Parts: sequence; C-alpha cells; structure tokens
Amino acid sequence: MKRTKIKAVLNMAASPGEVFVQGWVRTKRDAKDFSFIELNDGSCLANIQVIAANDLAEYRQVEKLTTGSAAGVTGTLVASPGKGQKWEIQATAVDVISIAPENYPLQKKRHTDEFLRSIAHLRPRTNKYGAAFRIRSRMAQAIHAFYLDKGFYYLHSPLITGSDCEGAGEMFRVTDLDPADVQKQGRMDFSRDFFGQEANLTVSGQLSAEMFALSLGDVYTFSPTFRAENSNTRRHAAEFWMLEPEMAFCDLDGNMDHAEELVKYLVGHAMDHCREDLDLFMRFVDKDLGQRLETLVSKPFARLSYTDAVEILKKCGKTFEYPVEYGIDLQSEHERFLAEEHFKTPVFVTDYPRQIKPFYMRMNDDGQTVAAMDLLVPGIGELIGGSQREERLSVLEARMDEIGLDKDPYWWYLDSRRFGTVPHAGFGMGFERFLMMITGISNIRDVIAFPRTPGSIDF
RNA sequence: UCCCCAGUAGCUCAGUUGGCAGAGCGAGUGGCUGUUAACCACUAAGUCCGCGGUUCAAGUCCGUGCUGGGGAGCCA
Repeated sequence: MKRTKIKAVLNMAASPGEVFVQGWVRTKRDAKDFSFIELNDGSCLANIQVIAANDLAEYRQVEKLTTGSAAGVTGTLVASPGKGQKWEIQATAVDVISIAPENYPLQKKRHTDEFLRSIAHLRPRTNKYGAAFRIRSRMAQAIHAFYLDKGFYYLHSPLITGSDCEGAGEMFRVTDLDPADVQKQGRMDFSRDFFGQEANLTVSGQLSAEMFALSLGDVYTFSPTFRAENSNTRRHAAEFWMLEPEMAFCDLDGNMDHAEELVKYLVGHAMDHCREDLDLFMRFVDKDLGQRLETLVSKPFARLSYTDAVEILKKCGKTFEYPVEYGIDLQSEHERFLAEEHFKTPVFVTDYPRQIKPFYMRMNDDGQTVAAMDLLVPGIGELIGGSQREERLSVLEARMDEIGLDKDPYWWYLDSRRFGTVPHAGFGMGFERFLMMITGISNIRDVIAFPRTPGSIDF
C-alpha cells in the first residue's frame, strides 16, 4: 500500500477506509487492551493518533515502542471518539522500523532552546523547530514565487570572490596554500594560490546583481553570504542567507515601495499557508506576534529622512547612552526607539550622511547625503538596507577617490557606468532576520538548521 | 572585542553561616485507565565545568581558564 503523509491524512474530509502512514513516535500511552501511539512524520505540526490493540500479531513489538522510535502503520481511518483530534487510525498492522533506546535525548517535556541547540541534529523533531523549519522552507519558496510573478530573474552570484570588492565587513579567506609552506616562507604568496590572487567568501551579491540588473532589467540574488566578524549577538551569524533584489530604471521611492510590498507579501503568504505552525509561535513563543504580523500587513510603513529621525530623537526627551547628533550612525537604542516606541511600525530611514554609507550609494543634490534607505523593524532592528546606486561615472569615481578606494579592481563595475548607465536601485534583506520577525524566535541560531557563529561549527 | 549573568542527576533547577548531595520532570519496573505533556507506586541515576589556592573541612570563599546566555560595538 502507498504511504500517505500525515498532513494529508489529517486534512481528509471523509475516510478513505484504509491508510498507510510512516513516522516517528512522539509518545505512547498504554491502556488495558491497547496502546495510543502519537505518530509524527514531519509533514505538519500535528500527530496522528494510532490505536494499536493487543490482539495485533506484532503487539509484543508495539509494546517496546519508545519516544523517538520509527514505525509504519496500516489501518482504518475513523472519526476519533476522544477529544483533541478529528481522526485516528485503528491499526491492522504495525511495522516497527526501529526502536530508540532509553537515552534518546528528546523527552516528553519542554526543553530550553540552549539545550536543543546542543542537539541541533535532533531538534527538528520537536514541535517548535519542526514548525520553524517548515516556515523557513515555505518563505524561501515564497520569495521565488513573488519574483517569478513580478518578472524578475534569479541570479546565481558567485560565493567565492576576488579580495578587494564589496567592502562590507571582515571576510573569510579562501586558499589552498599549504599552511606548512606559508609558515616556512613567513608569508602567503597569493600568486601561487589557487586563483593566483587573494580570494574570499562573498559578503554580498550586490555588485554582481547590479551588472545583471543593467542587462536583464530586474534581478534578485538569494544565497548564502559570509561574515568573519567576531560578533557574538543573537542577531548575527557567520553564514547567513541574504535576498538582494536589484532593479534598473528604479529610484529610492520605487526601491522602498518594492521592499514594503515584498515584506507584506511574505507575511501574508505565511499567514495564509503556515497557519498551524505560526499559531504555535503566537501561543507559546511570542504572545504579541499575531498583533504584530497583523499590523505589518495592514499598516503602511513609516518613511522619514535621517535628518528628521535625528530631530525626533533629539526632541523625544529620552536620554540615550549614545547621545544623538547629526552625522553619527543610528545606534541600536535609537533604531529601537523609532520603530518600537515612536512609530510602532516598521520605518524606512532615508538619505543618510554620505560619510557613514558605502561608496556606491547615489549622491543627493545637496552633495551631503546619499539616497540610502534602511528598514527598521520592531524587535529586530535593521531588516533591510539598500539604496539607489550612483549611476554617474564621474560622481562615482569622485566618491571612490574621496574614501581612498583603489579603482583598478572595480574596472568592470565602472564599465557599467560607461556603457549605457541608467538609474537603478536595490537592497539586501537578511533572510534569518526576516524569519525571526515572522516567528518571534529571538535568537538567529534557532532559525538556522546548523548555525555557524564565532567559535562554534558543530554538526 | 568589551560589560553583566550562569555552569550541581538525562532535562529544569534548589542547596541556609564553609560541616553527610536534594526536588520536580524524564528513564526503568509494576499497577490502573478511550488516553491527550495521562495517572499511582517503587527503583536506578552525580568528575557539583576544568585547573590552582585559602581552610581541620569547599558545591559554597579567592584566582584563573573554558563553555553557554543577555547587552554593546559591527552589521543583515
């Protein structure tokens, strides 16, 4: 008989008679003449309740089933007389696939996130992490659906890049030089390295995406990125996924419109398609989550300039650890105040002083600020960072000179401004930060299957 | 990298003034029961994070290291 996923079984409107399911035992309760087995196959949050009577030929084996064991069940799908479930299976045959011994680490009780992190290979078998990673999968697919519908092309930007580009934080070096030789010579001879020069893991696909936006029109990259920063916080990982759309013939306003539409689409998609899993987070992880997501899809995001943001922060009467003044970058406490206390919605802050933003952002007419935008979200901080790009060759070169950037390695990037340059814009969204926002999970390590952070690369 | 907190049974934790190592849950065994994180009884289970020091005596005090968590910086 063909296996049916438990999700499909539970969603059946009428009993088809006999069904065959396979999964892992979450818990077993023995009665006098039979056992209740809660079986879960990961297809959905809910378990199917199996009734295994003691006249089954293999009941001896059934009695040995422990939490974590694997089994296949054939039986009749019947309406459950008990409370808490619509359907249950009256087993006619139970195939015990494997027995989990008594030292199975997942118990029938709540575990802390810290403990589950130490058994990251088993935690997807829990309700919370099963739900988190089903939502993660669904959201990744929703990103592609969103862009397919909008006529964007999906660009696979390289993960190994030349050393000098991108300029967004510390990079991981990629080399196949023998450490013993390096020690002997006292230096790394990159001319003899694999690529004949320094190479690193990418920190952003943006520059590649710009080249393709100026060719295919609208593109996005969605891929792993790497940062060798020694950041020990609940919002940082060494390996994370980033979504980076890049749009030709687009300005800063179009960029923000797009970002807002994207976030609202993804949240709405989750509410439509991940209801059961999302409910778990609303009930047990973050009581305010439901209200927050509702606000997220229904209310327009606030938009204001950096200059206005500084004014608000100065006048708000709150004393900050880092005093606010024009020219400084906004600190976490400032971002949190704006998003969580002042606007109580996500807020775009635009037009930052050029000194605190990278070279590729487009210079505004005032000659002081650039067409940047950050999206600050309650509870998360910066979810999106983007800008209109500087499309004017002379202005771009002047900026690179101003900050002392060697233009030679960027010859190909500058070429795009020589040949048919047009206004264009884009942004990056940290995928894990988005998942934290949508689930209420407060530590980035808990939305990544096997997280990589400073000093930690188990699994 | 800096600041703060923590590390005791499989898990979550308590441990008084420095004086015999404890509970709940989980697990095992038995019982009961159309049960829902089932219930009742019994049993087993410890490198008190490592190293060094003070002391007649250290889970407890001091130093140091490691690991984990929270915050900051950096950023997505």
